[in-house]
Amino acid sequence: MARPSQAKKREAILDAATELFLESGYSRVSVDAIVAKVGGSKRTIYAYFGDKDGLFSALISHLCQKIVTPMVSLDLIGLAPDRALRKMADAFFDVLLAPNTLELHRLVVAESPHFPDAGRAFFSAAPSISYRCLSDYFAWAENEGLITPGSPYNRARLFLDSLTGDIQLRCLLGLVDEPDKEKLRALSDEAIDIFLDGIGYRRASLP
Amino acid sequence: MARPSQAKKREAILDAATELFLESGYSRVSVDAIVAKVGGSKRTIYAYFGDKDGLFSALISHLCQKIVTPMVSLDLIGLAPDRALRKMADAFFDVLLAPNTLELHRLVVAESPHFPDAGRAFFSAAPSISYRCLSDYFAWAENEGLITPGSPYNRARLFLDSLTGDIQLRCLLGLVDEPDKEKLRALSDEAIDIFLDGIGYRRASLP
DNA sequence: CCAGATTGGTACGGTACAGTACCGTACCGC
DNA sequence: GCGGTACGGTACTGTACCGTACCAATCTGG
Repeated sequence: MARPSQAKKREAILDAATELFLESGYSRVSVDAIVAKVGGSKRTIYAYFGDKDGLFSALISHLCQKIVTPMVSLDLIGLAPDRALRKMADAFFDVLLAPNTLELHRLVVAESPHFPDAGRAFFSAAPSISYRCLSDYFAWAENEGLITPGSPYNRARLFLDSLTGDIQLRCLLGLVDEPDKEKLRALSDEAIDIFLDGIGYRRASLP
Repeated sequence: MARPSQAKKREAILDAATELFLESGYSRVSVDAIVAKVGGSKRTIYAYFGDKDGLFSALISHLCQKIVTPMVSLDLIGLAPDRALRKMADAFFDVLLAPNTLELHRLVVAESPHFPDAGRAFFSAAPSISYRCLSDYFAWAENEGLITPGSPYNRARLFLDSLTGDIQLRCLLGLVDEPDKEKLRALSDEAIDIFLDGIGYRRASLP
């Protein structure tokens, strides 16, 4: 039934549309522009996705799955809290501030009133996975007696959110071209210090 | 030169356009729709604002000034750290999660690539003022010996960002209709507890 | 009360876009 | 090799929209 070219064509359409939508937003990209980029004809796009909305929805869920892949393989269990938070912060920044993530974020936030499913898909992908990963770690660490008792999920939220707000917003608004690696490091160092004190962990020696 | 009706007309146009843009976004609102809402003719709008872009830009800076007014009068100096953070958290949530703020946020984030000035105006208004307010307090508190030394601005960012991320994003994405006051209270309580430990303040007695 | 400017209402020009129709062509299973 | 299906290319329809033009009504300052 499925010709080998079908899946590839569908993918090619999604890729081209993704690039355009991420760059310019939903309303500013015409179906003609997508056709001009991917080649072929409008007929094909409408055959695969029904209409422009359908293409957009398919594209968003496709992207949401794709962007968080570096996050799902992260395993913190067994690490000391300072090491775990450091590793988490680094991985988190890598995903959070990647150009594709920022553009997807902007796109989903902008269109979520008209595409509620896109909002749901994005949230369960982007922040939710990170929260859960760190939350699992905190549950383990608390069980090991490394940190004081407290809601693991709330702590994960607090920690990751404290890394997110300012720098992410400035990137989203185009006020920062390329985030300075050193400043990110300084920011996460401070967040880790405060947070470790707050959850009752004293690091053994020098970091 | 200025007829008394001129300023009022301008304001009325801005108000009507604001409501429509906040609700549906820039591209989905036509100038005709604004005219239909405010009355009058397109001629008037183009006389005042030049074109649709000009109207949008004027509207954004107008809104940015308006939204943060509850924040500028906040004075924390003299309070104990736990009280100050509590007061700050309450005022911050009130502004951050107000429907108008969320819609403005969504709008500015969406359009910032095409309206860089809007991004700048929003950032200097919305988060920047709160950061500075809390930062000033931390500087004072450190000087009074109430908390351990540390960069006041970074601490302000960390604390406010830890309150922001998750709940704000869920509201932006339409996953939460009305934020639950009790849950907000619980969230800020936990953030305050952790943060007070992290900056070396032990509260005197019961909160 | 009056000249002059501003506004309201409507219509219009030009353009861009979503979605469809049509036709020729290349590729598929058989 | 052959019939059927999907694809590429282009043209087309209907619509929506930005910005302007025109004219009558209204208001302003003197």
